[in-house]
Amino acid sequence: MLAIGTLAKRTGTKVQTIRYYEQIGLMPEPGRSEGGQRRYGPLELDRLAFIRHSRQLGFSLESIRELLDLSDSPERSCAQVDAVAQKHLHEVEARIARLEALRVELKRMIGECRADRVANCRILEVLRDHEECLSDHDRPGS
Amino acid sequence: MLAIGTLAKRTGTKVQTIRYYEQIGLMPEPGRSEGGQRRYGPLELDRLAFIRHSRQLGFSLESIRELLDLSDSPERSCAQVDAVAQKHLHEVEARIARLEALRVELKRMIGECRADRVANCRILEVLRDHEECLSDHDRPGS
DNA sequence: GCTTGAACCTACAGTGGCTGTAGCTCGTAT
DNA sequence: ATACGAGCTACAGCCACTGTAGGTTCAAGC
Repeated sequence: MLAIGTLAKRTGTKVQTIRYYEQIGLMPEPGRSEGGQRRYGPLELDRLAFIRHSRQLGFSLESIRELLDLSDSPERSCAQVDAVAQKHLHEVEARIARLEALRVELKRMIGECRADRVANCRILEVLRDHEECLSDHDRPGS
Repeated sequence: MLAIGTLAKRTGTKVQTIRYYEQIGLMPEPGRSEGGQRRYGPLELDRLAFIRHSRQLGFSLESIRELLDLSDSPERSCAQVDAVAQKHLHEVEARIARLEALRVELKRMIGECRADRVANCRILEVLRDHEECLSDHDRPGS
């Protein structure tokens, strides 16, 4: 039986985070010592490891909840598991695309500035003036 | 003189967001109509446009505050402006790198799964078992 | 001038995923 | 017996908003 601090160290989690997971129902309420301290077994260790690993892969706690539920019914088709993972992959790809566009525009903006004083700084000019921006968020017809 | 809703439309901002910016001191307290409603002039319009445009480029409100302060002293060197923008660019690049690594691992995981039932699902196996993961398990997150 | 209803007002709660703090109690080594 | 690290609960704070409730003001149409 592990104390919460030991479980935390084993899984690379903070103690407060484990209690938070319990609070939102992602981790079960564990047994307690006589004095009221949480005590964990191997099942809880596995579950927390699953959660942390999924978090490292960027899954939301909501998705992780779903994956945990699915893994409790081994006879079901794994299409749903696949769907959750695919959806997440698409979201990651969308975020990459957005950040890439951002990166290009930032680089362009920074590269254009040859001024030495704020009064002529290209960076501030670009930020001030929407027309100088390549993105078309509020141009007519976009 | 513009009402808050008009300002919101002009800048692509939500009304609540404008009030939020005022609350945290990013936008000044504007004049009021006789009945107590906010009324904005062209200066405020420009300032909000600057803020929104900077947000679109991913700058934090803290950085935007700094940029706004800097742009108020036109005689100063624009090195600091440059530094703020460079720092942000590096952060964006770091996030892209992390997401790219994530994408690769997700793809690999999804691509490996040939099972049809949850019991044999590779995706869940990878999530369960740290050893199958290429990434270091306890580096700082996000 | 009066009525309507959209737009405005304040104040506060909620989002996600934790993190930190205050002020206690518990467990264990010496 | 005592010290002290580790645990406990309860709550506030982070970022950048977003949404809600319940009331007031403004402008257009009659």
